[in-house]
Amino acid sequence: MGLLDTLNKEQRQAASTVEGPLLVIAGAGSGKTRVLTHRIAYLIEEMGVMPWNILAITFTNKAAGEMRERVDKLVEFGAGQVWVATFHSTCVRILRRYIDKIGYDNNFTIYDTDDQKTVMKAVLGYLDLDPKKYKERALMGAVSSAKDELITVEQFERDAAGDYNKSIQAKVYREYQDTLKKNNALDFDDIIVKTVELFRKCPEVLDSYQERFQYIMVDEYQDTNTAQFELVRMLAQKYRNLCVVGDDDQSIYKFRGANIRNILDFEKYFPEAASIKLEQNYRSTRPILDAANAVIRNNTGRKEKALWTGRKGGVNVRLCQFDSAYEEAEYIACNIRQKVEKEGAEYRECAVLYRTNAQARLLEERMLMEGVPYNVVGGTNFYARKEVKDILAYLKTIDSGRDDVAVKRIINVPKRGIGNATLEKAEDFAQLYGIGLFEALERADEITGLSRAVPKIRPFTELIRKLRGEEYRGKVADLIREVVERTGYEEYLGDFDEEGGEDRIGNVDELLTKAAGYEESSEEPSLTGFLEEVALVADIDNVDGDDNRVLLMTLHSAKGLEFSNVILAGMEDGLFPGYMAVNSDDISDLEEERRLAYVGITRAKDELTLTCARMRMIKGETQYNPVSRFVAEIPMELLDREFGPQNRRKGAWVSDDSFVRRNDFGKTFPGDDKARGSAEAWGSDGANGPGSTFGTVRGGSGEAGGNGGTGSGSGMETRPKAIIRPKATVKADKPYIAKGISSLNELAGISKGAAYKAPAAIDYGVGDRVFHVKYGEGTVMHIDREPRDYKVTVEFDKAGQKIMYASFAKLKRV
DNA sequence: TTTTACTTCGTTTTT
DNA sequence: CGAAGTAAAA
Repeated sequence: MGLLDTLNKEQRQAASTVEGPLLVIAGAGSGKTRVLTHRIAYLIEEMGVMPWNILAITFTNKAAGEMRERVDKLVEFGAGQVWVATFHSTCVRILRRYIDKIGYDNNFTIYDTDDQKTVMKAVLGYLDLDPKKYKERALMGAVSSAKDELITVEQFERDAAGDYNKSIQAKVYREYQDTLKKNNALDFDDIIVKTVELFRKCPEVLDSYQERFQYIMVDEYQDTNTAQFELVRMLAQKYRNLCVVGDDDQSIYKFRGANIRNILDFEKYFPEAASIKLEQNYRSTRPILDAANAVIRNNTGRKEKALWTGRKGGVNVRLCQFDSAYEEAEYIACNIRQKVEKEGAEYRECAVLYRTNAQARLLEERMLMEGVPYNVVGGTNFYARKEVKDILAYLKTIDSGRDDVAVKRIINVPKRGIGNATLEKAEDFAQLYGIGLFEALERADEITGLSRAVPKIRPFTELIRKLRGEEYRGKVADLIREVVERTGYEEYLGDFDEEGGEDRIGNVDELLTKAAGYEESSEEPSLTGFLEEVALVADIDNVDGDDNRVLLMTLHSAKGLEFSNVILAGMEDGLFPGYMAVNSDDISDLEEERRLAYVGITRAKDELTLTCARMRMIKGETQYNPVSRFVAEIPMELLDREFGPQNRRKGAWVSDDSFVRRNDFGKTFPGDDKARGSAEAWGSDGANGPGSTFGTVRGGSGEAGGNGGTGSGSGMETRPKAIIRPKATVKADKPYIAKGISSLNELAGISKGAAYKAPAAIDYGVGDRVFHVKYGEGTVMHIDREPRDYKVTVEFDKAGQKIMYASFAKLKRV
């Protein structure tokens, strides 16, 4: 059987064990996707399983896409019938069909974090809770984790009995959920939870899916939460052909409800389960792998495994410490450029990984200055940008009209002179009659005290009604164009664009492109379908390996990827591991950070560089943090300290005796004693200067910071409460970068955003007569060339002078 | 109703 | 340091 010939023994076993539950512990780079795809192929080609009886679940669309592609290549016929999708899109597809059985409309909308926040704010107002005392963020967290654990409102209320705080949360939970229901909306958690609810309430629906999905595979299983586990368990219950693949050492989504017990206890839930370990790594060199192993070894309660590689040679892990984060960024940018220019590396083979998104800014600035092409992954999701969300809110309103959050968002955007007073009256009316906000607005003339606002409201409701017309069905791009056009959205944005520098118009333009792309790729394009697709994409999904750029992203985003050259930036205690984890009294928080470090290290194929800075601005204050404890967990013989030439030239390099002076954490941090051995190798304490100060520098009085001498290493279990917010701030001495660069785009010229496209050609010039759909004929007065578009000034015969963007205006020469 | 100036507060991490 | 929210003014 040739199909599995290219696999090693364990992989082959995993791919061919198809009956019954199977747990595959797949170490980093051990070829798990290979196993999964071959397993699917094996099921179809060797076992005669029908492709549509196979379900493969991933976490990101990107992973799903890649898997689909690889299955396509592997399987001769029918690969397209295999259901490969993310948890969320799988559930949405099911719910679109059956959610009416549990009391929602099938054209429900999906709320993102931003919408959730809006709802939560409204809930706080409604329940008359002091927003100072009850942070919506915290409450959202409480609600979300309840859902992750499949705890219903009723259950939550029962559990809360007697606990004041909990019962407040229970009230909030109930109100929040009611609001969502009223808006016919689901949040991300609901998508899973409601599917489970559906299956529980409608056995016949569950049964039909059990029949459909006779062979189930779950990727990244270590990141599943309780709700997702339950979902999978129910689906697999009948045939029990469930294969889960994951790596407990790469479980990094606890904050999102991931339950590491799902993978650690899999054999408890499925006693008859077979279990296979994949330990051969095909990705990294020895030193990198050894470093990864050395770090992760310090975690407790993991499934013991040791990665090994057949690869020969390899260079040590590089470690560079800098005085400031600016120098760190400079080094990184120069280092990469040098690699490309002198060593023939490719930008696309390099990635800079960091703990927090905030770190991206500095790196980005430097990349621009050094002319290194890059892409930042993550941060604010494209679809979360204001202008994009505005347009989407219009689309949502056109699509369903039951989503009050969307209506509220756009009712006065662009400005229509409809303010709070008007809105409140309309809302009261809506509540009184039990109708949606939009319907209330349509009946504005019935609302007492609104007569004056009616003429302002009318154009809005008319517009929506018109765009709901049959002729726009499925024409998403046209709809967007119409919305932009008829609301004067481009002019509205134009005002912002003048000073801001953020290319908002460009973003709207890009949304238009995405809509057009959707219409093309979808079999039966619909507005609902587009909104759904858009709601469920992550930033990482759009990463395109084809463009030759350095990738900047968080460690979380990097999971599942690999690069020849990896730089882990900001290896500092307090940053990575983050201060939350450092100060937590729950060891598992620190262990999660360590897993993150493990993920980061194992992304590297050939070269790994760790960098850190002694001084760094965080939230407007300068912090002096020691080198990350994870660095100290890497044996010395695997590390090379290195300084780039730029460093030397600028006098930025650090003299040997102040270099990487570690404090003796080992002893003072409970539960972390294993780290100690190697930490001591870094030499004892006693250095001078800020670099050796533990934690944050505190200006002024040294009450808690008085522990400065820190690592005396004596047996005292005095863990300094150091890494907490200092009150006073030490100003950084002059930043490297003149603050004069008004926007990154300006500097970028070419390198911002993936899709830099030249503006489409226009066939008219200054002085020409042109025709516009809405304004009629006019004369072109002026044309400004902008990076993404032409800005055209037209003197219309009837409508007067207008400034518009060529791509939207669709002017025709007459 | 809209704009502006001032205060407060925070970030891990994201489907 | 910024974003975001609030109070006050226009």
